[in-house]
Amino acid sequence: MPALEQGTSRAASLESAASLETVFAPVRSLTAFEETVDRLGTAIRLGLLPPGTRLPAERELCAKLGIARSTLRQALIALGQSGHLRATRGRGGGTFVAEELPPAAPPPSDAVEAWRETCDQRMSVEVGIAALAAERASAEQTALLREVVDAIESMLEDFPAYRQADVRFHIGLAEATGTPRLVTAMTEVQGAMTGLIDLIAHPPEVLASANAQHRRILEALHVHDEVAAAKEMIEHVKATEHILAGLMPGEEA
Amino acid sequence: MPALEQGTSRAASLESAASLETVFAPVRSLTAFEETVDRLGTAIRLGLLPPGTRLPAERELCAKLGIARSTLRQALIALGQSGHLRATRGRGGGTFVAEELPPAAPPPSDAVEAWRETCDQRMSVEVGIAALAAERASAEQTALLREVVDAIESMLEDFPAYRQADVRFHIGLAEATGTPRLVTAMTEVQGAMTGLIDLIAHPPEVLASANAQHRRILEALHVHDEVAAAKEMIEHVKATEHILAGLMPGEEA
DNA sequence: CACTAAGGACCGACGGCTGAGCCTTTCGGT
DNA sequence: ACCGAAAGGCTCAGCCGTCGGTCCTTAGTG
Repeated sequence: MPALEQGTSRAASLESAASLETVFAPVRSLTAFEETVDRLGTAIRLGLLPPGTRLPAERELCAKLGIARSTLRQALIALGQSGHLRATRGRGGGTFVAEELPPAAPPPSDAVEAWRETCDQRMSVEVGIAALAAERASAEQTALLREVVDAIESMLEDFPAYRQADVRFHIGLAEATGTPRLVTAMTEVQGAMTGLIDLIAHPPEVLASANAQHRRILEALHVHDEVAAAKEMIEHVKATEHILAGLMPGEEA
Repeated sequence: MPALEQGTSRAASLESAASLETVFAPVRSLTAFEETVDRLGTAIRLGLLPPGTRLPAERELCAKLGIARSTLRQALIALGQSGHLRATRGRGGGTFVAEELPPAAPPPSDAVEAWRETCDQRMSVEVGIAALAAERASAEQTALLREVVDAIESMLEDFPAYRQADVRFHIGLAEATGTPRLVTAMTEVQGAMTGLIDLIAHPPEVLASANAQHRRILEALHVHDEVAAAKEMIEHVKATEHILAGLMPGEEA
């Protein structure tokens, strides 16, 4: 019994059942509370909000986020209990990112199972962003990214520091496009990748090679060569994918 | 008075205020009802669900979508009132996509204002997908896409038909990656673009030129050349962007 | 004519989110 | 030493969307 019937056979050869599965896929939207925990937690874990950073006051932040203060507090309390935030009361107090972040929790097994999808999503986001960044990056932005790449050179032995600067580089590319939406997309994708990347070993040689790719991407930005930027980014993403492929469980069922 | 204070100045040169704005941007998640209307409405308008298509029975569909039947019905009723769906009762009845779709509603002015962001999002999604598709497309998938491109050749005078086949091509690329998430992303981005594309004129020469780009992308899939696919897709997206640029209001404030 | 598969309608319960008010702590200034 | 401002901490009533049942109506099929 077919789940769906075409009224006529028009354009039948152009239709595909695959895309219909996605049309009828579950719609599950996160609650405001969950989304807030997610956003702030990811920003902290990615180093976008470094330890010691003071968050805006609750009354101010809930306005920016467009949620009620009670809801925001639920999220802040959750992040406090998980060790990401500390709060101090009284005048001059506030909510601060913890100096000692909790160890990264291992990602849920279903997220690990879907690692290839996550890599695909990364490919889909990063390559286009690299092209746009190459088209638009200002001299200042390029210079800033060069500083990041240079700084990474001295972090090849310290993976957490490397990874944080790596995230800065990729988010910096998104910022160079001038489109906030893309910064958000990049942040999400980097957050999703972090859990996977943390699972595997990172010898300095691998990090050095990755940073060499960063440098080639940067070079493409410098001369505003979109195709070259895309090409190098494809290589960069595939490199990560290949490394993961060696250490992950078999393909998804 | 700074909204946010760094505890120390560590890594200050790597920090950027731009990305923080996105961290604290509003979190507004759609309700299940809204998201359902959106999903089904977009699928219908894009031609993914052609006129006359019978949707799965309500009791079945709400299970697939992971929502209650009452919620689904709200969405179906809304789409019925807007003329996208018709329902017939009794055994053998069901909910069908209307044979005569309502005229496309003009997009809200704020969506038009943000047209450049939408194009950027498209670039970000499409280029990576083109690269992945080039890596993975099977011979069957390539052949299917070729049929679409060939069929488009005879639609250069009929814009609605052209646009529908165009959407099939781009979604077909996403399907060729084998990652459902990317099909969803592509569907969303095509839905967002449709409103903009409808605003402007489309002489056959422009459509022919666009389809020539389709053909070059296809050629890259055929020989599994990811970089070429990305390159041609960049051109393709930029072409649309340039056409829009001529007819849109000035840059965003 | 009975059965069945479909849409159509209703309602009570629940949970998340809102908005507002009030308390407590701490610092700066007078 | 006091007061006021600025912050987090707490509570509660109410709204709205969602759930998940139950029952009705319609219309083909055997």
